[in-house]
Amino acid sequence: MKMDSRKQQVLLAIITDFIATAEPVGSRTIARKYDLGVSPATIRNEMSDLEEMGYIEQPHTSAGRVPSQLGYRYYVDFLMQKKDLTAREEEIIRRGYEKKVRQIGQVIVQTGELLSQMTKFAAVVMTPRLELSSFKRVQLVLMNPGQVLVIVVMNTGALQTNIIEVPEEVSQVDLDTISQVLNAKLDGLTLDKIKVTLLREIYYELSKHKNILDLAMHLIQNGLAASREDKIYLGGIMNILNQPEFHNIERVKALLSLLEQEELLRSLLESCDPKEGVTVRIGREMNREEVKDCSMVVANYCIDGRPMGTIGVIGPTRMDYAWVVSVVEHMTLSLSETMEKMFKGWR
Amino acid sequence: MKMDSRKQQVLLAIITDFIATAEPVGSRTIARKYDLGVSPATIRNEMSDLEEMGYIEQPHTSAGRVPSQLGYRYYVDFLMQKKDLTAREEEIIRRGYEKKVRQIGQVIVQTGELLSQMTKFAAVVMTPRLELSSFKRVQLVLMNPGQVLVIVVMNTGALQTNIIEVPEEVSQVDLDTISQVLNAKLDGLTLDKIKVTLLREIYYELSKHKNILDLAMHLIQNGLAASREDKIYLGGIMNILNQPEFHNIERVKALLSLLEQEELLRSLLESCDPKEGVTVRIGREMNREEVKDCSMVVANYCIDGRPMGTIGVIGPTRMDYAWVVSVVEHMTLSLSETMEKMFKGWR
DNA sequence: CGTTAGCACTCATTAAGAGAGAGTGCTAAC
DNA sequence: GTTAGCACTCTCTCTTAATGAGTGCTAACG
Repeated sequence: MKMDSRKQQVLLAIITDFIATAEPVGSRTIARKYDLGVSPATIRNEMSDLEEMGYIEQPHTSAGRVPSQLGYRYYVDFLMQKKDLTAREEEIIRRGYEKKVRQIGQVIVQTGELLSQMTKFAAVVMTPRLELSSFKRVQLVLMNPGQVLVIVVMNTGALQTNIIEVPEEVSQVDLDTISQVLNAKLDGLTLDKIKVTLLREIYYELSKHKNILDLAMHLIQNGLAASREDKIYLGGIMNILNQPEFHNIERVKALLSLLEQEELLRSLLESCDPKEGVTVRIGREMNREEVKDCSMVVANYCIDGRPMGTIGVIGPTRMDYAWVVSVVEHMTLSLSETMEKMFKGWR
Repeated sequence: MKMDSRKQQVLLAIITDFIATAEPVGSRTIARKYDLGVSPATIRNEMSDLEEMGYIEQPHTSAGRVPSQLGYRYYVDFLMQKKDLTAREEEIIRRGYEKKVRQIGQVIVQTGELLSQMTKFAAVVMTPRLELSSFKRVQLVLMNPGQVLVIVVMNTGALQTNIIEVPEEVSQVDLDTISQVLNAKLDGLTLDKIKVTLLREIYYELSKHKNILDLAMHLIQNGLAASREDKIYLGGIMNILNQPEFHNIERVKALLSLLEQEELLRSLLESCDPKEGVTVRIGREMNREEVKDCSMVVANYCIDGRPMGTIGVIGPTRMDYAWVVSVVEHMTLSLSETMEKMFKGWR
């Protein structure tokens, strides 16, 4: 069976209608609402073909058709055409980024809120990836005898803090010496570049201060290496409850159980190719039973052209992909822009 | 009408049974399951009285009775007796705090997870109140010309960070001078004590460095004052979906809409008297329409006997108060203990 | 040969009605 | 004051029937 232009028209009509109404679409409806110039009977024949091809399916014998996940995929790949955002929508986004904020966390939260408010789906925003951000400064604060607070500032403004234990006799002066050396040596490096050669340099540098040498190594090991996790903003869960597909509590539970587990969510987001612009994952394409009826639209935002983190939304498979893709794309650009502005010169 | 011992017994039986089954309780059931030594007819009479007094109500004519919110209140105040946790339960909590962590955030998250896992309700944990924690150290990091990262470390290990703008010509050396003075002057003070008199001292101290004086004041104003918000851990939302009362999506939405708004949640939690041990708020007592069918069991954890923050759970009014109160109480103690251990000597 | 009208057929959804069952309130007896 | 008995009420469930949307098939049409 081959896909011809009319089949495409019919499929497009079915998907468009189903996205709008959430009800199975019948041949009559298509003939009436979408002007294909043929009778319902003809459309029925086409529908029968489309069903055989796997693009649509019937909930039960005497119902209309609904798009299958394959159908949505075909739609996303070949049929859908980007909807430009309305002036009103662009305005909302613009406004969202208008307020001047300087902390990276605030921008992340703001983006997430905006995204979920606009789309009415759950929104996910990841902070810039630590592996890709570079080292800016380390501060060692002696909290107590024996306890040191390590504060690492990355060039993205991200902070990592960590409390580690050290011998009681270590003084703040020792710590300052160490941080001085570390700052000099590590400045501008990405975390994954902090490797053996470098450690040797530091070792050499500090060899005049034999007494604190071990401490410094210990610090690097435990203070820097640990907790290199990115944070994830997740919000707008309430929104998805308004979607008719989530009137079934079981589905809500399934989705929520996944969203509450940050690692799962992370792996889901990371499965998206940072190279393509906006990635759409439909239902089972995500390979997770819990979200087999959900779709995900995500994109990476960039700083200096390098993809740094992911933003996106998760909702039912029945979503207005054309529009959601546009929103996510637009937000990604706005976010990239805002971040670049924030970090101008920090690199 | 006066409450006598038998009425109490009947009320207790109704509440106990309803908590367990979520079904309206009939006179027969009580006579059979709870050994009051009287016939269903007698119990019916008592029930009729209890209904008139407002402690129980009938969903419809031929149904059993369910406790009213007033009934729950009476139960919590007079009838319920604390259930000791089982060895198994205590073990779970003990285990939860066994893993050694040093960052306050981790303890908070751990407590929240534990609380929601055990109770199967939504858990809420507030970080130690900033107003009550005292100043430990400030670090000023020059990120860029003109941009300073202010890191304030409180004695609870809580960090506040803030990026502020300063004149371009400010150097890291200037910043170090300022932080030195600030650290000396502010050490050990609570945020609300940082008042005018103190500012004058700092002013005097820094008068030798006229050029950075304004900067210092600016720093204090904007770097310290801002963002003095406590964080709230919220988790286990999925759990409450398993409660039969939340099979109605509308209720879920109502509750979630409240929980997603952090300020509302905060005001709710702060409405609880830190003096009493465990506070129970039932339904409309919370004065919020969204949670008129929910109850809240919260308590404050303490450091050095001073209430520092709040932990608690939110679930349907039909909850096993006796047990939940015990769990929350127990967790509060464990948390207080853990925190005290963490901050031993930090004060 | 593609298209279309007509029609029988399927199946979900809705409404109405009939029991069944749970539980009450009342009354009269103990 | 307590209890047994009983009529009554109301929900819940099951059945049945009617409705209607939508299909698939067939035969006719251009």
